[in-house]
Amino acid sequence: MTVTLADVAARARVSPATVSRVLNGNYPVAASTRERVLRAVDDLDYVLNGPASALAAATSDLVGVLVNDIADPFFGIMAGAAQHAIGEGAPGRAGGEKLTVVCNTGGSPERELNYLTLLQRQRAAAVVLTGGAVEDADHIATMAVKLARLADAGTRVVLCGRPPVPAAGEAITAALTFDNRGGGRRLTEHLLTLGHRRIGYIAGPAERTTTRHRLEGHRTAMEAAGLGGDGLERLTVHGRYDRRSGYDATLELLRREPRLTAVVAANDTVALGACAALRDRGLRIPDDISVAGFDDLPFSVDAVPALTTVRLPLHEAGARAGRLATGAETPPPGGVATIGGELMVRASTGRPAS
Amino acid sequence: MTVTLADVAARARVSPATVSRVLNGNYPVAASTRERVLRAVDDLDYVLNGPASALAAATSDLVGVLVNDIADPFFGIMAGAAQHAIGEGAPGRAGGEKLTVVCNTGGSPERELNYLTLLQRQRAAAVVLTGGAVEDADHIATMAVKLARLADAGTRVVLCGRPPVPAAGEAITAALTFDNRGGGRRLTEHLLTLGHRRIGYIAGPAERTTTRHRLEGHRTAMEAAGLGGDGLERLTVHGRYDRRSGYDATLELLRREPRLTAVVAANDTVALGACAALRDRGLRIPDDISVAGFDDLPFSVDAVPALTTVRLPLHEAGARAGRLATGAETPPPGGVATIGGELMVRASTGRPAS
DNA sequence: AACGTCGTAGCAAGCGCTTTCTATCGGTGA
DNA sequence: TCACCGATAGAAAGCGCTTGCTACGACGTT
Repeated sequence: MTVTLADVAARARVSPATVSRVLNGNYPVAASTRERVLRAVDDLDYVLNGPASALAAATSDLVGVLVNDIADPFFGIMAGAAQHAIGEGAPGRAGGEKLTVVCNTGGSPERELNYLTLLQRQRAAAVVLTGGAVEDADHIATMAVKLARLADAGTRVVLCGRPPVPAAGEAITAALTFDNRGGGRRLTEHLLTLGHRRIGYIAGPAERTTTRHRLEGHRTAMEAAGLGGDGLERLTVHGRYDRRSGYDATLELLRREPRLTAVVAANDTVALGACAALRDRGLRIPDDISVAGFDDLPFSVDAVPALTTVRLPLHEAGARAGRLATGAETPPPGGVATIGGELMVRASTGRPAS
Repeated sequence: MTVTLADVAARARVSPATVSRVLNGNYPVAASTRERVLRAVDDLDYVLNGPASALAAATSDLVGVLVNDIADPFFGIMAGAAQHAIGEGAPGRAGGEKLTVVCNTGGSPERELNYLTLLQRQRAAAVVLTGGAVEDADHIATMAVKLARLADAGTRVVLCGRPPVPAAGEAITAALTFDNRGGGRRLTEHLLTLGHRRIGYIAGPAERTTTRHRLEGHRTAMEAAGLGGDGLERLTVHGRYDRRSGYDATLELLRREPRLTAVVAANDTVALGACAALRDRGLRIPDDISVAGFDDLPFSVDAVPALTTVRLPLHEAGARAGRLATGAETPPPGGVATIGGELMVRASTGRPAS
């Protein structure tokens, strides 16, 4: 029924071994023989059996990219860039590219582990973990073990936009982390410089590192300006990384402090929700209140008014992660590289009215 | 080094066959034996070898989802929903879920074929193709052959938001297509009803079915209103499905017809670009000019003014495609189902000024 | 009491490919 | 002219798992 290596070999009048070698191109084969084999492959529409090949060679061409939310461009951009870089990179054993697959964890630790197991099963060549991690001691420990096991089996592990996993240093090929603290700090400093004092903060899910780091940056700036203390807690609302959450949180902030002059959102999507809520309340941006986001997703420049935010080089980061995953790029010294964000001041922030 | 089935068998004092059967749960095994095996699996941290299993069983748990652009929420939403549905669905053979992988073709026919080959190699359980297809005779023929071959090998093929492949009817398990023509027509009818006559159209890449169908819908409406003829061609500009393209095309349309009162974009992202261009030209939306999009992506309701568009139930479609891919849902009669869009009239369209 | 019949477990033959080791053959330097 | 060598090709042993078939008690039947 299906064509096998042996069929090709028969047709080309050579042994299966030779066909395999032609296909993998890592052993001298006379040009004429190669030609004959290639023609047979073509004639028969032969397609290599991946599992068989992976089994025999004890490795595969699979590269897994784990994302928290595939519908979020933040991840889509990184994953796309990584996939592209991997495709371009060192071609896989079997004359073809690597098969990059994107796995959607939905932010759930269980699914994350689950996908890692599946990838481990497939003896993946590499795994790229993107986005913030969940800060649960148990989960971190489990992850460390899992990653170590993957590394043991020869799978390269790359983190992209994610802090290094403690106690798994050995296992990780490279970690690319975003300077969320610095970005958060600069964003708030910008607002402070404009003269804002009553600044609300809409944070993401409390248990994620990204959330915490951005928030820490914000608070560092606030405290440096003598605005620390209880107010900080009162003007912080946690939610998910989506529009709805930004909308609701903004209303809550307004309830807590009607005289708010600025809102900083955990990311651009949330900021958009915040804008919608403010608008529904009849507030003008930035005249009555300023809004800032984070990430600088493509749509942010198109928002009205254009969103002030922190640009993260998602594309570059993803591409680099991809190259690290294929081994096309050598890991940074120490295995960890921090990628900075750039403050993009646009129309959604201005001086406070008062 | 790595733990194998045999190791587990030895530890549980049973034969490898029994371990396999416990793991796959499709053969009677005494409770006590099962327990013993499971404990051994746990003790040894055994992880099934995917390739070996796939090789022996001649099937795998892989499901591939092909998308044109992973950074575009249009695809992200469908892919995410499909992945979710597949995860929930019938658990795979090996006691686990299926591994859903998202492959990014970037809209390139070659990469599309390439990924299909890779998936074929892996003996994927199913393949979901999302988004519009390229209308190139050669490519269509090649695809038909490829899909037929996949189907032959037992891979389920599901199309989601994509027209059926001619000459591959047999091969395709089910096709879910969007009513792009109808949506396009209703959108333009809405504009015509408001009194618009000089309507520009920003189309996507000419070679894609989605582009053509939406455009046909638009033209049908225009012609029905007695606005056919040359003008139609003159007021149509093709571009890519991205913001930049919408921006540029809008300027071009304005050049061709300065008295334009409405712009219909190929999708929401393009519409956003159009809005930006109009704004930069000092035109107010919808007072001076109306803008409409397509898809109703999450950010569209947040645009200012909120975008009038055609809502496509991307989430539902993706989920259904996922269920079809796992066999959890029976294909619609004839294998083809058309999914309608809903006109969402919002603030970006209004009566023309004149 | 002898004999089917379940319910379980093991045997062993692959699945299709890679790779080590060995065989072969046409040169080549002495 | 001959032993030797490099370049190729083949033989065969797995890689780790699944599964059809067989084996074997313990029961329930007649």
